[in-house]
Amino acid sequence: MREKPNKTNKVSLSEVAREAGVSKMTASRVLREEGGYSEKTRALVMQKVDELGYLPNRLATVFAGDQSSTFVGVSIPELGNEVFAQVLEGIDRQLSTFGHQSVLGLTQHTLKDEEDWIRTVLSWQPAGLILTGRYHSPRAIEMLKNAGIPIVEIWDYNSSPLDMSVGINHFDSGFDMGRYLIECGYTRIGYVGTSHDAANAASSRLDGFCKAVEGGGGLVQKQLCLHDTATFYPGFYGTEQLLASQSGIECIFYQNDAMAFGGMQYCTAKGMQVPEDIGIAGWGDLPISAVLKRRLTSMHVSHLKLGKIAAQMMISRLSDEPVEPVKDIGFHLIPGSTVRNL
Amino acid sequence: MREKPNKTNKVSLSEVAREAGVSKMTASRVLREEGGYSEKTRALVMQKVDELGYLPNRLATVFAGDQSSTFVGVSIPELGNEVFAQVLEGIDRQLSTFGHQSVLGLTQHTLKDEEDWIRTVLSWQPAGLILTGRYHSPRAIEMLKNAGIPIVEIWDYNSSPLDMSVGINHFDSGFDMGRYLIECGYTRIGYVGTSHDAANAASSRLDGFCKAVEGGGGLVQKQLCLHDTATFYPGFYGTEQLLASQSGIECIFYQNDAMAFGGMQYCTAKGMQVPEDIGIAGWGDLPISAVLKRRLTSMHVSHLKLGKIAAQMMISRLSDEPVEPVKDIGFHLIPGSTVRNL
DNA sequence: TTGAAAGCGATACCAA
DNA sequence: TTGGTATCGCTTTCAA
Repeated sequence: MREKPNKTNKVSLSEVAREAGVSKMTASRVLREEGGYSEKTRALVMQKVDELGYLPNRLATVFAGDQSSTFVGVSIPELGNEVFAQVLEGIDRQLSTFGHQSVLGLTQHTLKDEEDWIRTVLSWQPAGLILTGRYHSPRAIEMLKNAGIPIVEIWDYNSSPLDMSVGINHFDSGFDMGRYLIECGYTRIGYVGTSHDAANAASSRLDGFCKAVEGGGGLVQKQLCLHDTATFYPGFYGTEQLLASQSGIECIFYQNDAMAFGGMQYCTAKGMQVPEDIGIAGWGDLPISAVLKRRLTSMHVSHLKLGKIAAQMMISRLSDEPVEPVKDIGFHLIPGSTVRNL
Repeated sequence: MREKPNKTNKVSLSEVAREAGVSKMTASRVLREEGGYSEKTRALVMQKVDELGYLPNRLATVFAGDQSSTFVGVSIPELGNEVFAQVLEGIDRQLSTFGHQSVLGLTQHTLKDEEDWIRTVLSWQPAGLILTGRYHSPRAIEMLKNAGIPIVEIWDYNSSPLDMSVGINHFDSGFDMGRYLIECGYTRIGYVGTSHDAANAASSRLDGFCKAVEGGGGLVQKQLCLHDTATFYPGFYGTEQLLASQSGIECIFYQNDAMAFGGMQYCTAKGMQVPEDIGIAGWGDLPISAVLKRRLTSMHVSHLKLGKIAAQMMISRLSDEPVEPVKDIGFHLIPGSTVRNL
């Protein structure tokens, strides 16, 4: 039975050095390919590394060297919403290409969860943080400012970010959708979404939407499904509630595509024709829309690209390259065929 | 300008202690709520913690205490596939409830990417690892065995896991689908999937499927879209290729629901009626299916639950609670209405 | 080209 | 109830 070399029972750098008959420092230099050692030494050290199956302890490296770590904290509201799953995929693919790792935080859209996660993740000395949304609790903001690491706020376009930001202008995207529906000849328009207890991207979209509709002589009737997630089923019963409480609704705009699909299902199940009897518009343009028989009227955003750009901003900043701190990646309207087009 | 207290420019425990006029140890005890200090001391230390905005450095804690970190490495093939996004959501929700963080690794279904990620993530001294799939490279297996930390392999039911495992028997799920289609009276059946260069869950499903179909007197015609992801569009053109190269196909089974939706779109675009002219079956039962007019014949798996159970196994093991090391969470067939039912 | 010693920020252990 | 000292694994710094 081999004697326990240390508490952790893992192979350490000193062990490798001892076996190779060199000092820790020499072994360390070889492993970092720093130069300043003979080829013979290098070969010897690497041989022992292989033999012993040595894996460096990056915790110690970061700790000792006052370098920042290679991991980046990434907060995302939820993954049940495909949109955010794609954003995360874009972020992680780009980060990992450059040797970084994502430490995930699912905030479930609450500032308190975000704050708690920020506190925890900061204690692990991350290289940087990527956060969804522009709103944070006061204590979170204080911690973020003190952390002294790069921060990218994504999703909402944000002209005065904590540090850097990439996203779209949600107000404008809602406005454009509102104007489009007005142009299509609708005036009595419904909105179905989830509760917006805090200011967030969806509520900005709704604000923009209302402004356009009301400015165009229309009326918006809102139906918020309190305390529910923005998925199919709330779209279904939110529509039921909306149509029960209001008559004469000609068209419904939903917080996102998933809710819109749920709503469309309710309408067709009740014998209404889309778009003849009622118009349906979503937001986000889920990939599946492209292969359904009737394309959903929606707003397209390149989620994967958004994630990649956010990660790239982080990487550039970490490499001290110049970075444009604020970026708007835009959106475009998908006319689809679920609203009638005059 | 305040003098730089240390290299990192962050507030350290010694600083808090100095300000409070106590020793590091006392401050440490207060912060860990270990007991063994007066209320007066506690209040004083906590006051300074607040004033200085002290955040502990968990790196140092792990390092000093020879505890493992609260990180759990989680490898997932991709997030573009909703199924895996849901699994990850289940994992992270459960882990974070118990104070753990997920360090993400997207392997894009390649063993090499998984191996590289394992090497990196192990260097962060994670508390444990959750890996998708039962197949790993030889070097990966060696590292995993040496790591001496809990490992949960998910997705494939695996009666002899490296450590623990939770998933379903993919062969059986394919078999059940094959038998069902035979029972529905189909004999000339197509399969559309992506390339299965390595053994994986999808190829197990196909094996089971073929066994059932051929055992039932049917024939399976395979169409693999090489080197593509299992999403809508490959489903679309894979179907085109299949139907062009073979006549008389009565029903098509797809690697997953996304491909099935793509295939169904191709069929209806070509004027075929589903299920009158051709049957369509998917796998995975995407949430959206439940709200489409015509429910897709598919196989249901509780992805979120799978993730939660995997995380719970990890947590139990980390708390030294007894754990059943292997778990089969099962599946059930959704008859749907995209295959004709005799 | 190589090595010895100090130190990163916390905790364990022992002493007071 | 409190504090001093050694220590974790590695890198930085300085000396040889």
